[in-house]
Amino acid sequence: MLTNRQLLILQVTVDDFIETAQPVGSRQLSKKEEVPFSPATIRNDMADLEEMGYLEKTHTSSGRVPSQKGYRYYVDNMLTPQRISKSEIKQIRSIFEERMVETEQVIRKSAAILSELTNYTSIMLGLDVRKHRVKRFSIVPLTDDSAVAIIVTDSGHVENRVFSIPESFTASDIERMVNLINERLVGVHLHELPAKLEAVTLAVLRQNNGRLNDLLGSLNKALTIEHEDKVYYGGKMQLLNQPEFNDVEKARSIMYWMDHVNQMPGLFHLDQKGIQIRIGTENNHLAMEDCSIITASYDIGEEQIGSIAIIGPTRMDYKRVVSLLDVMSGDLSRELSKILHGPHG
Amino acid sequence: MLTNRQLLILQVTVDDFIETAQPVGSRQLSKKEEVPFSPATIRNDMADLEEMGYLEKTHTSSGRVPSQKGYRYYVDNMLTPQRISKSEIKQIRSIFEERMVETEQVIRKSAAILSELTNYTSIMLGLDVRKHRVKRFSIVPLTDDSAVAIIVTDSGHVENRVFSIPESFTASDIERMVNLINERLVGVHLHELPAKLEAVTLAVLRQNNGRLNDLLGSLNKALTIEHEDKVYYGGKMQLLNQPEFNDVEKARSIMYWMDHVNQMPGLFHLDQKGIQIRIGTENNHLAMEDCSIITASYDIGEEQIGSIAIIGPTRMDYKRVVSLLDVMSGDLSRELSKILHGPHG
DNA sequence: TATTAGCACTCTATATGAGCGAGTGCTAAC
DNA sequence: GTTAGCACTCGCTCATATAGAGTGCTAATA
Repeated sequence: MLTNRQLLILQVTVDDFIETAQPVGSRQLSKKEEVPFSPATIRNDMADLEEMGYLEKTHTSSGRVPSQKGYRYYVDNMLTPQRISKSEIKQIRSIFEERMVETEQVIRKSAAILSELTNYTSIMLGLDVRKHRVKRFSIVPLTDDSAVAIIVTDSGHVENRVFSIPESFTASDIERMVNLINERLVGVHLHELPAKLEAVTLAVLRQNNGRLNDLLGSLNKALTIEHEDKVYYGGKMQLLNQPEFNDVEKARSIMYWMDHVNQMPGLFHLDQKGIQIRIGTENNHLAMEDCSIITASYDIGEEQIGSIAIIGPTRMDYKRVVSLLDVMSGDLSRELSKILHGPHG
Repeated sequence: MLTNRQLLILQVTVDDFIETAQPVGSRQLSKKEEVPFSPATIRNDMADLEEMGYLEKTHTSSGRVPSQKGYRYYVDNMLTPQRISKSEIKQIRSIFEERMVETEQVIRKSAAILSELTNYTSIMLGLDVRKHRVKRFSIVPLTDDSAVAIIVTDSGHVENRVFSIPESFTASDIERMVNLINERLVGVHLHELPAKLEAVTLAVLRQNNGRLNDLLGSLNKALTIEHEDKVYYGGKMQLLNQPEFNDVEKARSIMYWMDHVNQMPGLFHLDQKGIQIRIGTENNHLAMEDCSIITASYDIGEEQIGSIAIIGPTRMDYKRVVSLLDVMSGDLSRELSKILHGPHG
């Protein structure tokens, strides 16, 4: 559909705008050596590109700016991966040099470095807690009628909840229950725990029947772990450095968005592998309509999938970010697997 | 030093500016019925007040604005407590109606309501974890050479850290150690734990001597709990609604401050009781020079002190905020004590 | 003597218009 | 098919004019 020259002009226009944040005009383009055409020729092609929806004008006599469709086309067809310099790769690898034992630590540091290398805001989604498996369960009584339930998962993560205990239960009842769980429910996914808990305990603790339901109810309620992803940011304020957000209204709505993403359902599609790019309104959120989010998934072992993302203006440096995320997600998969499955596994 | 009329004018000026955010002029003031003087008279007094440093002009022919010294005087001498309406008190009490068992929950909800009632940003400092006491200690092995240490405190809080175990230690070594701690170190403050740990275990686990130091070292490092206060916000973005922050630079530095307060040492003086007001530069931080922070302490039992605070523009409604914080801190002291010491204690 | 009216002055905010520059679209020439 | 040329449009900047709010000072007033 597009002529070669139009392709060239679209690409150079997007590249230039990404770099300068200024609408790009025909004269300016014709000065570049990659574009050996006169301004008039360029104008004609730009007019065509505008008609087809790839470019836009901010006002009648301004230069052109890529439209969302333009970015989409650029991203889908013109993304030549950029080489990441050795020093940058070294910087990424440095995350894993000091032996760290906690995934959270690794994730935090990754977020920081990613943001430093891109000058955009980075987001790391913590692993979905519900996919972890029970390794050890225990209950510690607090007062006469309340206790805290503690679950250690295979990944070393610890979840804890306070719940209330009906009066008729004694310490030894509780102990029996804990033993039961440790015998039978190790290896169960956290999100399955409440259901299984009921099945297992009902069969055995029958004698306390009347009150058992109360206990189970209260415990299940406490143990029901919402799908509340933990979100780590790196360079949260970086976005505000971009000229497109020099406006308090926009700044606020973005900040607000960031503080509340984890409460918004389905903003990240964790189930998709590889690198995804969502541009402007593709993010399905008003606050994000001037932003693009590039997400890369990494996996740990076989099933657990985590995500890292960079959020920047639609005018972000896609080439570079995609390449960086690629390196980073590979390294993360490798290193987190090591941590979780031990140096020998 | 100040004549009665000057006092009146200062007060009315501050009140008016708090309300309107506009510099207040003499003519405007003379229209109010509390001020039965002509503009000329008011001008004279205002000029005096300016000379003494209580008022400022934004430019030569503008109205006056309270200076930091002016606010300070106002706050120290003119703060008549405001009556809190019954419906508002009811709203505050609603926090404690549904029986909540976790202090964190209570604190979160308090933050939200406080911000809603004031239209400013609220900050709740979580209790200083280091002052909690050990209730139960346990260690769960993760891999061959790492394990997670879990401490439940008397308040129901759970701390956990991953640490590494030298190879020569067996499961039963670890078990002995855990038992030892649960026998001897229950009731110890969290911040004293590392020191005491060493004293207790050295005496008993002597046989494993060479490696014990490694284990203790790694465990102590993990258990050393920094003074890192947990900070909960309510209405984090409220501040950006204030006209004085309609500027991305300021907005950013405030957001940044909020995200990093807990890493800045000594910004809250937890040891002081009662209500404190810090105005502008009294906060000792550039980002806060247009803000005031009003802090109220509450206590739980006898020694633990927590803080709630409201952060708003220096032009904030001191009367109202002070009164609200007063009610809130009282209620919090009462209710949190109940939770922590149980319904019968 | 303390207060007030009056007046000249200052500064901001807002609107208006001119001039410049960058850019466009169209047409005619190459 | 490409380019040169030209008229036109729009935004930006700068200067100027004007209105309005407020001040400081002086002289009149109670």
